Amino acid sequence: MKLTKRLVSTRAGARPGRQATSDHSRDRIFAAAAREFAARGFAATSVDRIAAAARLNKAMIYYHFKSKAVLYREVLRDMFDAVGARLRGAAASDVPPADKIRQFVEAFAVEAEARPHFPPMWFREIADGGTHLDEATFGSMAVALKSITAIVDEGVRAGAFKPISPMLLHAGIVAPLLLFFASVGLRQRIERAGVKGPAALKRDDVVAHVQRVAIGLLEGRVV
Amino acid sequence: MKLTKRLVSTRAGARPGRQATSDHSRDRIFAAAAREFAARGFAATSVDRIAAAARLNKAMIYYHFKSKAVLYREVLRDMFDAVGARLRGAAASDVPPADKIRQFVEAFAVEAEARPHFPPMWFREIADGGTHLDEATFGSMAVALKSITAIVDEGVRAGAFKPISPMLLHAGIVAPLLLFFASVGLRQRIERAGVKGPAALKRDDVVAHVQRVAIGLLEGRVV
DNA sequence: GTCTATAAATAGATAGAC
DNA sequence: GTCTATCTATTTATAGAC
Repeated sequence: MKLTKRLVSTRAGARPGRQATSDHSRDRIFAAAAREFAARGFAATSVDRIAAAARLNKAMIYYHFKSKAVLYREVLRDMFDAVGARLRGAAASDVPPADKIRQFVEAFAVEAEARPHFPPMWFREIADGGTHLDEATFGSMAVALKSITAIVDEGVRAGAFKPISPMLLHAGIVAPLLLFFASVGLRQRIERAGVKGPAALKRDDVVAHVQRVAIGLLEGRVV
Repeated sequence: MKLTKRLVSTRAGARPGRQATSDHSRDRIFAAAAREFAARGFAATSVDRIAAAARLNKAMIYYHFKSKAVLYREVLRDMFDAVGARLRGAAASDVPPADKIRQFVEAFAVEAEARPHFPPMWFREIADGGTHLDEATFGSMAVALKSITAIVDEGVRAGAFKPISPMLLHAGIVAPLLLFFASVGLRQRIERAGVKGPAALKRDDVVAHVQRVAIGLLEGRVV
């Protein structure tokens, strides 16, 4: 569990000169918090529960983080930074626009697998209406939209794409991916309740499908 | 604020012979609870807050509902029942398969507008992995998928549709719609933070876009 | 760095007057 | 039906020993 811990912790006022053992317990807390916050949400997750999941006691959490709210925001920021960086990378790579779209979709999936807490936490923040987010985080959250807009513009200038709405394209890409990754647990439960289909859905099929729809749209085959 | 209250309340053990005034306060509580649960989630919403939003006191909530959890489940059930009924209606109407798809998308949007708490609450339940839902609710939640499957099958038999995966089609329809309606507040905030686009997205454009993509897919124009 | 014990605040639920 | 006051459990956060 590597994450962008070091980057985040220096930024959020952690102790720079601490030992390896501390880092270890800090990592365990961070990882446990990400899992629990994703599964239950901020309010429903008690500090005691995070401590138990990290196989530590509550006091250790307050030793590493100022408060539950700060811990939550650090998990959020790590996530938005990492996702933003990867998506930006896909949009900035040196390939034709259509391949950039494909890379964007793949990058989103890769990130959702590296940080399984990301899709559910993103869902929760959307439902919250961004009430607890600062302006900087809005910027990180908007990277997906900006990257897609840049790719569309480039493709249109090159004559490869029709000028479709970046917002609609964004919704058609990001929403199905978020839903697929955020709903792993629910789909298994629904399948166990007797509904055929949900649990069998495969990651690669979803990625390929979203890529095809996006390209089809951009190349004017859907209309 | 009508909702399917009567249907729900009889089912969940309310008092059948109560007066009009009671119905009124019960309705206010139900509506306030739906708003607050949608905006903050179950754990973050205190009973006091619901009472204040309903302009009543806490004791009145326990007069009408056995517990906070029961109140939450009634809001959920009302929502799943209503959405399920409307989607089933779209799938069962007497029009060609392609129009059924269009009606399905429109019905989803109409329901999201009649019950603005539905998209955010659905998002939260997905993130929760359906941990607090019973098997009956899984069934209601799966109505969307079943309806889409039925429409696809009918279209394929009639030779109008390609046999594409109902799960992928479902994701491509439901996910963008849920995201659009659940993100009203967030999109306004992001726009105010300086990102152009999110707040200007129009309901009719989203509906039309999702309809076109779905039909394009089913008629084999995307590939 | 890590722990146990505890203070202080909050929130779900009920009692009982009107 | 509606209210105020309160009981009780939970939870955030800290104190202080090791």
